Amino acid sequence: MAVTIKDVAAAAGVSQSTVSRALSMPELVSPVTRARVQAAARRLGYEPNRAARGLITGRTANLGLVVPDLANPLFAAVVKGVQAAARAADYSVFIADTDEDASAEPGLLRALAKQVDGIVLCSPRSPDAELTEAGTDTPVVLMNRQVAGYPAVTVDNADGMRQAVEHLAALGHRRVCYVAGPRSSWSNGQREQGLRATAEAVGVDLVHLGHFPPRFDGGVAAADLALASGASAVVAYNDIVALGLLSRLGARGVAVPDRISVLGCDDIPMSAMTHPALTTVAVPQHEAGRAAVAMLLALLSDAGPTAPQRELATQLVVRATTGVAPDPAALTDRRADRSR
Amino acid sequence: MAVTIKDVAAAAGVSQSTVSRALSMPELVSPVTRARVQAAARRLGYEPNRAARGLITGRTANLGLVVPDLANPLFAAVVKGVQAAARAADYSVFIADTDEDASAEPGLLRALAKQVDGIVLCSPRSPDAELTEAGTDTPVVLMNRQVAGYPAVTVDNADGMRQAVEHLAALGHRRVCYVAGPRSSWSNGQREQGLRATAEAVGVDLVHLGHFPPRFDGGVAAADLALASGASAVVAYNDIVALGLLSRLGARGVAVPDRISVLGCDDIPMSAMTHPALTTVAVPQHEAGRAAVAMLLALLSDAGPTAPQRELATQLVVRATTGVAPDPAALTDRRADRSR
DNA sequence: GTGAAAGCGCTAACAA
DNA sequence: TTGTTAGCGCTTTCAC
Repeated sequence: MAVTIKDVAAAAGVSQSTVSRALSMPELVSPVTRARVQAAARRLGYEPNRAARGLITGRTANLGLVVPDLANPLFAAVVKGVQAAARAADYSVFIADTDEDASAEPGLLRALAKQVDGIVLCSPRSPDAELTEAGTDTPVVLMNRQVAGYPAVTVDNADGMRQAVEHLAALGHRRVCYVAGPRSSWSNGQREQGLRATAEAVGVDLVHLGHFPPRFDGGVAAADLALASGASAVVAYNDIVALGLLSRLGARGVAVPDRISVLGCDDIPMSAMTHPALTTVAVPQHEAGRAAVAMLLALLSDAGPTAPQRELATQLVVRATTGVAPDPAALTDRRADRSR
Repeated sequence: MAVTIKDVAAAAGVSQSTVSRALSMPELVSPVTRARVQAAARRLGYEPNRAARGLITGRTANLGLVVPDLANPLFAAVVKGVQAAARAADYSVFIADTDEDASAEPGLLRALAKQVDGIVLCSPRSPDAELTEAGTDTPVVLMNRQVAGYPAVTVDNADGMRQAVEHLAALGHRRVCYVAGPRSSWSNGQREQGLRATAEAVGVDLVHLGHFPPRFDGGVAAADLALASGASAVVAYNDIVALGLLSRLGARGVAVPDRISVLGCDDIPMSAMTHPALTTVAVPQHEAGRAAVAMLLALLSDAGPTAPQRELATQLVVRATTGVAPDPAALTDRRADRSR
């Protein structure tokens, strides 16, 4: 059996309550006994039993994190951020991977809610209804998504797209196509909106393609359409899709960025490893994870605003897949060739 | 407050003990009361408080998982496997990411040990000593590594390398170089050994390069050396390194597999997404995660063998980066050119 | 087959 | 400042 508070009390010659106080609220106990208790605790290697403590305080010192897919590097970054912040605050974190199965979510949420003080919910696509339905009294912070009445941390997707379009416009692109992600994705909606607004503002034609699954094969499937759209640049819903695009374009012998520029979103590690390296919009998921935990912790102590919101900045990262727009004449010729 | 066993007892008109029994050991209670209790429990949405239960049973129904880096797709697969198996057995899992910092491990392990029934430890590089030092009485299962006296699940690295070398030999390669991973990595040791044995058996020259960090830039750094080694094929410690190799080779305009073949290990998702797609040795990390949990659970119930071992098969996946060996004369010429 | 009571390890009133 | 007591929600003897 592990060493309990009783053992420490006996060793230090004080009562259990004194041990408890000496360790949790040291200022309430005289310096001399405090020292004696702490020495005994250290000597015996005492660590309070969190379950027992939780039973009485109602706090578990655990946080829950729900992600759709741990194998997705984007969510891996979130997890690391959440972990780091949680550990710093002496919280442990339960992670639940829904395997992209939104229907499993309510059950998971309910199960989690019992054993944690708060939950970070990263479920880009499950319908809002499920959230409220699952309605536990455990505080929940949403990631990458806003639902009325819920605290959330998001990134400024629209501004990221603004940077992207302005970058392309500055390179002379006049016709840009967007390979859309899932219709139900909140981020996708934000991105479309930012794209549309900026395209109009800078006088760029925007061609909307999709929706495509947010995966490599989604990009593969979209590549030929993008090429045929007459656009000289394509913005993908995310980096994985952009990678698929690049792959198919490469297989067809289409030069990137000479013939067509490609731009992703998220800045997953892989983006810097392709050849040519992918220009993309970095979304600070690690920081977002940390912010979500901070928000949760704040919610747990003082209530503060009922549903705080935090939006993090995005940042264009220019690499090698975007370049000066090709001569429109050359493009037109090509298309003419093709239609012959 | 959540609904407790007391509420259910009141609702069903029985004692707490009967509720407890009806739910945990249904055969000990009469069918009619059992039904009544279960109905009440369901109606009230009762879920037992795991902490309270754990306090008395000594079981937490939690498992711990320590990985060096969640952003590494290999470990992501492990996590998913562990999760799946744990959830099936109604266990939750705490995940701790050491951020590749082996020195943080003992502390993490101790902290984890308090709140879980068993730990899956995935720490390829930390010295054996730390393990035994951390020596908790919580059962630990090692992944991808064997240490005397510890249960472990591993993959057959050596056999994977056998398949790799035989594949290359069959393609006519006579000189193969290995870009080694970290010296302290158990897997790397196994791979080197398998490589050496098979190379000798099939009459292939083996050139040992490295050790390199098991990252993309490790591969980038190794590429020129590999090319200069006179080998017509290069086997990388893992896929990420192979990707780095591919990148640098591509930047230098070296044709893969025409000039040189490249072979990775692990079969991470990215391997299928490169162009050309990477030939690699698949290691079943998802299954390994599940196996580790199964082992842990077995350890928890009946003791069984003190330190069970389980080794999973690896499987060569042939894609596009390995091809017929170039004419040796061509290679020689090239090198002659260069030395001029 | 069921209930009463004890107690897991801890903290929080309440006394002293 | 410290000790005593009660009790968190649950399981498990031990009676009945």
